[in-house]
Amino acid sequence: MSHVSHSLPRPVVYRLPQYLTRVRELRQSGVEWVSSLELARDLGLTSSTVRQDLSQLHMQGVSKRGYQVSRLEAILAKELGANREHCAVIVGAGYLGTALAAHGGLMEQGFRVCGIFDADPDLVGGRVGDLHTQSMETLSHTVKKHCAEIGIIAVPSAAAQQVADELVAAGVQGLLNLAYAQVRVPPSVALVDARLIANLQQLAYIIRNPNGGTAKARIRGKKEST
Amino acid sequence: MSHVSHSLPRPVVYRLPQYLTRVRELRQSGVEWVSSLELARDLGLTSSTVRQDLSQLHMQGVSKRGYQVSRLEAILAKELGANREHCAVIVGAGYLGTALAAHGGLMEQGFRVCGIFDADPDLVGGRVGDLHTQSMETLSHTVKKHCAEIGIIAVPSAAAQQVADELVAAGVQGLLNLAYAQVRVPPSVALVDARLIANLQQLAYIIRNPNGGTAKARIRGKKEST
DNA sequence: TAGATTGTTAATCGATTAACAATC
DNA sequence: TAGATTGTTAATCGATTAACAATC
Repeated sequence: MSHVSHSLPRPVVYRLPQYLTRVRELRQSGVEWVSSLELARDLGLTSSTVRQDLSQLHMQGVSKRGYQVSRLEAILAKELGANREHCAVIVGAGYLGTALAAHGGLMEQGFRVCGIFDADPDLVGGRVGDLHTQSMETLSHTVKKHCAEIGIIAVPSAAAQQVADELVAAGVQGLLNLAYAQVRVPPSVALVDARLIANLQQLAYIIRNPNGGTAKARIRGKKEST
Repeated sequence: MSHVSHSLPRPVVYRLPQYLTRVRELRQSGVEWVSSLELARDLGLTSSTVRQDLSQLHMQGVSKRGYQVSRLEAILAKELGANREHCAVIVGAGYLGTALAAHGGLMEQGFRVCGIFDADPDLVGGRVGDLHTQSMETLSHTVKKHCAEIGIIAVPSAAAQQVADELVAAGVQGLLNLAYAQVRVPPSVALVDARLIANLQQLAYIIRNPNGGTAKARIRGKKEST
């Protein structure tokens, strides 16, 4: 019944899925205990960071043995809500939107796509997996009917901000933005950017300027390597 | 001919595409000058951060007027390499891989997909845009022929690490990882994660724990709003 | 001129890392 | 027991913000 009282710092939240994927791998390969040092090596962190993070989750370890994999997985899954199902709508039935709707991985991790929408009348009615593309007029109704929490923006840059506004008006609580454009949302709405082209630009920059950024990046993979 | 001597801190690199998209919008709508305060408001930053960042790019402003939009755009584009063309290969010809290959936005921003690959023989030879899916055996040859700098991982989790290794072996200098799985690369190779499902998990966490994270996130959009 | 805005220094804030006593 | 590993405190590091003189 351990309960994390107050919300975790962003960098920790960012690492939670990393811990979870690794810990699942460990469990699947039959490993029962894992030390902070091992986790750190696997994820490119320091053992100190791992212990701090897990301590914030009230995950208790055992001297000389480390952390119990099954318990750690349970705590991480609970914290990330990986147990319950999340309902999402996708706006944009282009390549990216349909790819996501059809992506089996979403469902596997508890994200159910309960609607896909497009402003283009030619696309409306088209089949996407076991959904049909709906017109934007039906967005609000569908969000409410399914209590969709998450809106995914998969439209061209030019339309991104307007779609964000419509999703917010429809009542979703958080947005995943896949468009190149920056969008703004009211402070009450959560926003996570997965702006692929911006990511490519960052990557191109880092390639051209190696050794870049933080000391962390520079040293990555060298420290603590036993 | 201003030249940024040494590589910028990660957080700044992360903001560069944001500045660039906004500045392009401004130029397109005919705006000639923009102040640090305006940019800050548009992007949810403080004017102080904007001035610090632009100062690191050696972008000089003018008292009382701010920064010249056209000049700023040129400097940002140059710094991000948005002028030159970058060559990328995609591994994984599933929904996501083909969606990216067909995505016009990549080309628009200077990223040319010069090959798409899949381990599944049934997919090899299939048409994707104006490319044909190639077998993994041809990866290394294609990377070398086109001097591809970037490898995009668009395969299921289970295959992600191996694909990462193959891309590195083939000689790409940076990876964009779209798979849910964590991948590790040697320090000489750049890595940017766009792990969509992990992003959705983070989003779900933030939704359930509002006000979360950093003070910045909490205040976002409130400060400096005149 | 008066007022707005830059560029930069100094202060603050927060995250990461080091260090080490406690523990199994 | 001896040694490894946790949990936590303190130190370091780096990024953000505040403040303000310089400037147009």
